[in-house]
Parts: sequence; C-alpha cells; structure tokens
Amino acid sequence: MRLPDGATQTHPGHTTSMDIATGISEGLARSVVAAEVNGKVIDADRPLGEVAPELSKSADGELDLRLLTSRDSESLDVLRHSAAHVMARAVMRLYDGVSLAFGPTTEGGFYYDFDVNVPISEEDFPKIEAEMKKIIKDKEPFERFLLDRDEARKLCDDLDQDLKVEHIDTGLAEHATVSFYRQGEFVDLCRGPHIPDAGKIKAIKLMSVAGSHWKGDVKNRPLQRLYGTAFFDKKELKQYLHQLEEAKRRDHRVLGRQHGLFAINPDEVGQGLCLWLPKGARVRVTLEDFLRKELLQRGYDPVYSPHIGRVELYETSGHFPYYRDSQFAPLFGTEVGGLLDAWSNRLEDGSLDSDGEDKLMAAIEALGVELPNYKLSMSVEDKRRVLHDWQLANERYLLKPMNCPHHCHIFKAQARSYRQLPLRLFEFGTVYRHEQTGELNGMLRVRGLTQDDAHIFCTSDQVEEEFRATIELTKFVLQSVGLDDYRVQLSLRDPDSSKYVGSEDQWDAAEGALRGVLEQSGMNFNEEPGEAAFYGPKADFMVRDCIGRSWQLGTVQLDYNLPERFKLEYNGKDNQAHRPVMIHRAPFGSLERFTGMLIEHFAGAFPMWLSPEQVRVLPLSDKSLEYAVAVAKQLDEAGLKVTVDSSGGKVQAKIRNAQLDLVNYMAVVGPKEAETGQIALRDRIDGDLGSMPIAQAVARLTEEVKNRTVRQAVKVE
RNA sequence: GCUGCUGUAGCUCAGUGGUAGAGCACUUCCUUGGUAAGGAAGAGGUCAUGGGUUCAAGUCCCAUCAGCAGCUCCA
Repeated sequence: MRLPDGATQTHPGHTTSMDIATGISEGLARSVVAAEVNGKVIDADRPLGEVAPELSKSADGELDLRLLTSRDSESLDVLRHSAAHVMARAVMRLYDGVSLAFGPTTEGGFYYDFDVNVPISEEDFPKIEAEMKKIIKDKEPFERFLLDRDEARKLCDDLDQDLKVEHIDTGLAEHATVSFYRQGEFVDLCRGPHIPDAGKIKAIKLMSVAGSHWKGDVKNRPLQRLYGTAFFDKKELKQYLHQLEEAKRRDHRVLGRQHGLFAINPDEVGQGLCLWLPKGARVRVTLEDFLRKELLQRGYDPVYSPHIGRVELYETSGHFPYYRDSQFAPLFGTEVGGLLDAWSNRLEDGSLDSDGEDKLMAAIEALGVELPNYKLSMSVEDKRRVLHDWQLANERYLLKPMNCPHHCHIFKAQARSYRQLPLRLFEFGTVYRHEQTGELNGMLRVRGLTQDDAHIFCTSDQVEEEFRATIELTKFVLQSVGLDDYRVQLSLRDPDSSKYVGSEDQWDAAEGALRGVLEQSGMNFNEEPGEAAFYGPKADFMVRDCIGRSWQLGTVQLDYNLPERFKLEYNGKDNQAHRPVMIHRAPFGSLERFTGMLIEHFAGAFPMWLSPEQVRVLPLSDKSLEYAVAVAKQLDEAGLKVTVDSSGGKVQAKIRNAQLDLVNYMAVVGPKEAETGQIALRDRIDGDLGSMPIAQAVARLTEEVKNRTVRQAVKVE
C-alpha cells in the first residue's frame, strides 16, 4: 500500500482501510468515512485483498490508498447514499408493502424511489425524519455481502422486492454476483460504497416528494420519489438551506415582476412567450448595443432574416421533420395544407384506416382540391410522396427554430471567394421552439427567444484562429458583466461511434485545434468524449453565479453538416470549389436566458452600466420639482438613465422606494441645491455622499458606466 | 409529455357549505418635508374555466386550462 505522503506499508489481504487508519491513530479511525484505492471509492471496512482485483493497476503495481474523512469531497456522496438507505429503512418501518426502486445521490442530496400504496405528503416528513434519526442514533454498521445471481434473486423475492428482482434479471443480467448491504433488519441490493455506520450522519432533512417512474420511463409503473439531503455537520445543512433560500429570494420570475422587467401571461398571450417591459427592455438594449459594437469591431457583418421560412428550407437543413415535436406547427397557405399534413402524419404512424382515408378524400374534395395521383392501393411511402408533392407546390412556412438555414442562404446569395473568408454573419435572431410545457421556466426557458447568433464560414485552416477569437470574445463579454467564475466544457466525439458527419481527419484536426486553443488560453476546461453533436465538436461555457449555481451560457459549435446539406462553396486559390466549415457561436446564448440569469446573479440590483434606472431625482417637496426636472434633463443629456419622483410623499419615503426599486443613485434636491446648482447624491450601496455640483456628479456617474464597474455588494433585506 | 402540489383584487395572501376579506400598490384630498414608510377617503372580484352534488358551493366531487416542484427531453 502507498499512502498519499508516499510512505508504503505491506499488509495481508484481509487488512481493511479502517485497520490501516487504526494503525495510524485512533482519532483518524474514528473520522474515516470511506477509502479511495487507485482512484476508486470503497467501503472503509472492505478487505483490500478482496478489492484489489477490481481495480485498475497503478504504474508500479502498488495500491494507492487515500483514507477519506468528512473533509474530502468524495465522502459526501458516500454519506448521502447511506442516508438514502436510512430513509428507505424508515419508510419501510412506517409503511406496508413498500417496493424499493433506486436511491442514488444527486447534486444537493439524494432521493429514493418507492412503490407505496398510500400517497406520501410533506406532512409525513416529520415522522419519517424522526424514524431516520432513531436509526442514526443506533449507529448500526452497513455490512456488505455478495450473492450469486440465483441467490440474490431468491433473497429479493423473499423480501417481496419485485423491482429489485426485475433489475437483477434485466439491468444486472451481465453480473455473475451482486452486492447487498445489510443494516439491521434492512437489506438492499446496492453497489455501494457506504459509510462504516449510520452514526456518521449528523444532519438530515427531507426536502420534497415527487412522482417518478420505474427506470425513468413513463410507460413503466409510477413511483413516489422522496428527496432528502444529508451532511456531516448541522452547520453545513444550515448553510445549504440558506443557499436554497437565497436562490429563492433571487428568483428572476419574482424579481422580474416586482421590478417591472418582464411579464408572461400564459392565458392571454401564450405559454413561454416573454413580454419585455420597458425596464427589462432597457437592460436588453444595453446588452445588445454593447455586443453589437464589439462584433462590428471584431470583423463581423450584420445581417437580418425574417421570422419564417419555407418548410423546404428546414427540410434541407435537416431540422424538419426531425425536430418536429419541438417546433410550432407549420403555417399553411391554404386550409387544405393542414389537412394534408395531418393526413401524412397519420399515414406515417399507421393510425389511418381506409374509412378515415375516404373521409379525408371527401374533405379535400369539398375544399376544391383533387389529388389525381393518389391511389388507395399505393404504398404508404408513395401516398406520402403525393401529399408532399402537393405541399411543395403550395406554400408551407415554419416559424424559424434556428437562424442558421437563413444564414447559409445569405452565404449562398453571392459567389464566394477564399479572399472573403472568414465570413462572419451576425444577427440578434428571434427563433421559436415549442418546448415541452414542463420545461418552461420564466425567462430561462421560453418558446420565443432571441439568440445573439452568428455563423462564421471559414476554411479548415482558419478554424483554430476563429475559435481563439470566439473564446476571447466570450471571455470579454462574461468579464464585462462581472462573471469571472467559469469553465469550458469541450464536447468531443465518441471514438467508437460512426454517427458523425465529416471526415476523421477533419475531426482530429478540429478537436486538436480546440484543445490547443483552450490550453494556450490557460482556461479551466474539461473534455467530455462522446458529448459532441453529430455535426461537430463544441465548447460550452459553464458559468457559476455569485451563489455558486452553474449555468450553461455561451456556446461555440463547429458544423460540418450544414455546409454539406446546403452545398456551400467558395472558390479557392486553385480556382476549384471548396466547402467551408461553419462555426455557430453565441456568447450570451439567448437574451432571455442571459438576462434571467443576470437578474438572479445580481438579485435584481444591476450594476450601473446595465441598470434600467441609474439615477432617480428626488425633490424635497413640490417646491423643488421644477429644479428636479431641470437636473434630470442635464443627467439625461449626459446619457444617464434618469427619472424624477414627482409623488407627493416625504423625501424619506421617496428614498425608501428608490432603495427598494434598486435604483443605483438618488439625487436629492431641495432649496439649498437649487440655489447653488448642486445635487445631494445618495448611493444605493454606500448611502449619502453629500452635495456636489451637477457636473461633478455627472463625471462620477458616467465614469462608472464607461468603466462597466461591477460593485457586487447587494443589500436587500 | 409524465407524477405530485397549487389556482381568491395589479402583487403577497386570509377565508368553518350560509352577505367576498387584509396588507401593499393604485386614485383623490389634506400635508410641503433634508437621507429607508405623514394622514384620510375611495375605487378595485364571473373566487382559473366547464360540469356535478346540495335548499345553498370560493369551500365538496369530476373534467379542462394554467402555474410551481420534480422526472424525461433539449438542434
């Protein structure tokens, strides 16, 4: 065995990690939660000789042992998995006829799926938690044992655990032996690892209950899923709950309504359709202006394209009908169009009988359309072709789900020479996607969204440089809004799959170039083999906000597919036609999502440069209103977003309202200021700054805007 | 789309089968003030929608729609 400090020890095969810990000190042994051997986390009380054959070998054949305590990040998962068992045990004690499904850990805790006859509600949580605490107090150990398949099957059958039996028969069909863990009367089929005994769990809480399905498939039997979380320390649980509260307090849907940023009216406007109210729109305009200016400086060409396009456009791109489920239904030039569309779909899924077919024939005839080539005796394929031919001849449009097909045609609209490459076309393009109802979420997931979309058409040789420039741009954008904690996820192809478009050489070169750029940039990035889209590798920016939540924002994607499908060509140095490579990129992602994220990140308190209301002038009384309006005019002329509070209340109330509205600065003006041409500036964060000449205040405020200063301090009671 | 929970004034929410409520916001009036809430009056409702049970339904039942949480999906 080799320990992290490099010391080596020799032990017989039955020695456990716990034995080694005891050998070092009693205190260490008490705090050991699990062990990591050659990178694999195992139970602390498993004999190392038994584990060794399952492990990957280290270079020199030694076993590298790390004893894990509550301080190691791997330990929390082990703890929570054990807590899931404790919860399952408690539920089985309290309810009859419980079938156990799976109980994994999640990012914030764990869950366990049960099949129970009675509905479990949050009101039942206290008694389940009480039972869990009893189990924890008993400090019983988790004991691992192995059974071969037949024995395991019989054990689960005896325990009336039919879901486990099914899992042994299907999911674990390849395994000759399977492991179980026993804790008192509770036995569960489980891969482990677990903590030595339940006493290590110092803090638990049940969080919620939700429905789920066996193996996540809606066709399977419904289950009840209990979510919980567990920690080594009550303080950590408290902290975690505080973070959840903090996230709730920052909910952009609540803040968006409170501060008049955006509105969604599902009943009268439509689900997932975001209305940008004036204040929210101001934030968006600032973001758009900022990015547009950057793009123009960085060699991009602005373009515009309409919101709809012929269905054939998306048939060429491959988006239709492949993604039909997440697109709005096509728009038809005639009433018959919709009928034929439904007809074709029913032919495809086989739900059209000859009776229905006759009725459809009669219906279109009544509408004055004839399909002389349509014969009842034809194959389904031929019938659909006839219908499709009719549709081709008659216009069908799609609300655009993506901008790229339009941009491909902008590329094609003119003859292209290698001298024009790279060609960078950008547009704040609004697209429509019929997201599933359950996915819609405020501004973060909507059905109509505007991408800060651009497509770069370039040669393979230019990919590396374009990628570098795009990464630089995205870094600059994130830094400008005060987001500096992020990493890049590089999605590469699965070497064992053949689903990919483009040659192997192209992929090798592109992946190498992307990796090289990321390495040179010194950025934090990780590679995800097999995660690439079929059409090319991609790099996604994963950004952490100020309370530690991770967001996927900007993206850069290489595409070998669309240039092929649209037969894009440029004339090379050799006077031959060549196919360009296409790069999709969006530093914001979508304006909706990005703004929603910013609202949460700043808890609604935007930094000066993004703020929809930078200054509010507060007249002491009506007597100073005239001066207040004059001050506002000067600030407005200096380019500041300014309003005047002309309500009748006292200045204290006006200040309170401005603070609650998260206005960056207040300018209090009374007779004294009017006389001397000054304003009394008050900072949202630091409070009263005293009186100063207007010019001085303007200089100070415009400087803060120009520098895009992000002052993180956010005080909201 | 699936499972569970929810739907009452612009917002946040009370409401026991028997006359529809509060706070904030809004309107008007009084107040004219110096760094986080001055006072008074008023207006505002098909209790999500459609059925059912009942002498009587915001309240109980069913369906639909929508929201929330989670699951599944995400070019």
